[in-house]
Amino acid sequence: MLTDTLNDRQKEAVLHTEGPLLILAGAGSGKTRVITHRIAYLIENKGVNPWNIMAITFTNKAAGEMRERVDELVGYGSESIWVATFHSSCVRILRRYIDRIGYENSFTIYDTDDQKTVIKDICKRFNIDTKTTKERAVLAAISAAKNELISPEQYEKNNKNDFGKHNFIRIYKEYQAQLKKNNALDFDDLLVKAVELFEQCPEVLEQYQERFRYIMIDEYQDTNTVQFRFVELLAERYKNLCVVGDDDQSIYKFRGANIANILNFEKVFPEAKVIKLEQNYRSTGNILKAANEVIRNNHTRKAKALWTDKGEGDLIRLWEIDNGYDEAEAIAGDIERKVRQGSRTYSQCACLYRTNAQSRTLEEKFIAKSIPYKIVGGINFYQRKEVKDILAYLKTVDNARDDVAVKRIINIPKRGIGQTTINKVEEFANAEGISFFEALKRTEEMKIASKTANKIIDFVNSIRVYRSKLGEYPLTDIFHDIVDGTGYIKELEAENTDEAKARIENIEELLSKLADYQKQEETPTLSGFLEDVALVADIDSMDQNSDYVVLMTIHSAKGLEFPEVYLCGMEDGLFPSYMSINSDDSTDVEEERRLCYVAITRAMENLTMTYARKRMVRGELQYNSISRFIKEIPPLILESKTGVGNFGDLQNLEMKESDTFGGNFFGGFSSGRKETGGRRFASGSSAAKAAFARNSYGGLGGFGKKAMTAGELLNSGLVQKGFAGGAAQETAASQSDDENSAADAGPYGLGYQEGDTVKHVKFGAGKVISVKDAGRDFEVTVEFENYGVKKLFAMFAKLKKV
DNA sequence: CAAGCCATAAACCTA
DNA sequence: TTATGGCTTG
Repeated sequence: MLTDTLNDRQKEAVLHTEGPLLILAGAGSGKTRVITHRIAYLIENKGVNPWNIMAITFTNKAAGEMRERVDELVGYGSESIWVATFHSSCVRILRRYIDRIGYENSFTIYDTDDQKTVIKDICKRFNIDTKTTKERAVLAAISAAKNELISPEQYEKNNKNDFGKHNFIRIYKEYQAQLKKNNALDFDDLLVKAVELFEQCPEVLEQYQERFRYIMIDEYQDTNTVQFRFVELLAERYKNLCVVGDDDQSIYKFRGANIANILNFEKVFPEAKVIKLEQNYRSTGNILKAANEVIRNNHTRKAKALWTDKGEGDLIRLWEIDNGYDEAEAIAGDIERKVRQGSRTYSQCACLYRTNAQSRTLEEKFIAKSIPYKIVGGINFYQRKEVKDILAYLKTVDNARDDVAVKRIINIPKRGIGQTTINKVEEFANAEGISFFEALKRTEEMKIASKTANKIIDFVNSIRVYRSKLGEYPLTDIFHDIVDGTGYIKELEAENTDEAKARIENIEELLSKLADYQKQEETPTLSGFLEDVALVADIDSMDQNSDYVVLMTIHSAKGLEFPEVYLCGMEDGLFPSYMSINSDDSTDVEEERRLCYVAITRAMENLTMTYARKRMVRGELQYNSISRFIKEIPPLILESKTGVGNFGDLQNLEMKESDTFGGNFFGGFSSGRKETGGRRFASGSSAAKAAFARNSYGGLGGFGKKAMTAGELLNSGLVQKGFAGGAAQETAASQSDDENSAADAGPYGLGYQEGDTVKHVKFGAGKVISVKDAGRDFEVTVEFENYGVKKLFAMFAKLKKV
């Protein structure tokens, strides 16, 4: 029998096929099994035609996994089940019927670049300065409006008195008109126009209602308003709508997710049946108890309580630690010991934190102890563009002998010094045998236009000004001078996007590091600081070893599970964040609490929570109190330790091995690690070219991932390998030529070579005339049948061998 | 007005 | 990496 392997609640959910059904699936309660079994049951036992079943997920990946599992379980006819994401469903529908609402069915879909082009064009026509009105901010506002089904006209009405939004209103209107004119839809339009189609053409809606008699939605707590409307319309007729989700795991409010969709399900569908899946197959009793006790403090939620028949398990460890460094030290030390004792492998351990910037101290300790680690869904701290930029400034101020650093920042932020000028300066420097920066000081001796020369003089002078403070003022003052004086922070603030905010946070984290250094050293110097940083920044942290600890934000961890979880930074102000504590909206703290719930329920066997009495934030020492969430956990299931770190018993063993601790926090550095630094890209650069990926920065991933073990995570491609995207380009630039070319002897990874016939998306078929290694990319010359000879870059022109 | 130089786009299909 | 448009300046 199909349902034999299910528990009673799960069985009930599978058997309830008619009418609206809300399955509240707690963390680790086996919801994917329920969805797939329910589909199988509909077909095999209820005689439902697979053609009449629709299953919606958020990501293509989730859809693919669902498809796979359904295919396994359902025999004949499984291929005619509609398993798709919201967006792909809408595309399919619109391709058939969008002509009914005034578009052509051959509409094109605009990506972010296309969107930006349109916005840029509009700003130009409207004489709107794109320095103050950033395209990205406009796009974000338009996207937010569309997610809430707010038309340009409605948007205007809503914001009539808000002068700050005046430009947004004009642009949104014109943008939408432009898209229409171009017969184009952006990503959000796919949903919006599908809803519009259904609302304006009852006969089309009816047809799809007839087809999709049984609808299932996964991760329902993540749906936004327009997605909800889409589903509501489709299910209106037969009302066989089954939504699966967990209101307690709704953590994407900032991206438009509307928790009301799941909370008010029974209001919209009064006859709805609600089934709670509360048996958890992942965690021990104590972990579940902690999760339950925390989440029950939320008022806007559906009451439920996870349970397990696994037994209580170990107590939850709670460490009070003196400061952020000791926190990282304690966690790294604990993992090190467990692995040495053989009770854990690295990959069974995960460190979770609230903000990306917190990864820095952890990384440093992991490197110091030679513990292999990977950052998931982000880039290593010292590889981030903004961190490298500021460090380059500091290096330049310090001695300006590092030509790479000077060249990096000479035009950052943009000050009108371009490649031509840089080439000239470089030539001059080589001829004179002086450094790049020394050459900059002698602009008058080069043939450089006076306009550009003035900009160079300005730049050199500003560096001089920063430098003049060395020794006189605290290093942190100079740091502030740089980020303020160059306008670096200002530029990011103007961007006003989540990404820009994260970048600012990282710069503040670097400032904290500097402040900490300044405090610890008797005679702090900029050179000394940069040396300290170099020890951790330039190290080869990419172990070929596949066994590593993962570090990630809690958002990234959703859907994953680990035997050993460390949850750090459990302090009011950090988690929950200041923003949420001070917010007028009391549900902001509730969202943080849900985040805490997600974090706790990632742990299978052991959970350790840590908080620091003091912590360097934005260069200032903060004394935060213990997180309110911890106070919500019964002390009975906690095993508390105070003073972990310097004097705690946990560290005693480690301390005896090294008496340098306290003065020098890189005390445990092993010399063996240094040797690996040079071969960083030996196997990487070609792979990096082939694996070029855009926008790899700072993604808060975690859309509808199924529970994955560490091993699966490894193979899933979610783990940052350190070579993707911008990071690879930046770091490759600082490598010597011979190192690159040695690994790039042939264009392997391209899949074609000279003489092959290839196909291009736009230009069609052509013959490869030559393949040249052009530094970071391959330059491919192709003779196209209809477009003539073209030189293309392998990274961009995804050529395929025919 | 022409020369010189800077800034940017090129491709995929983010959920 | 390169072609192109746009901006600045002599």
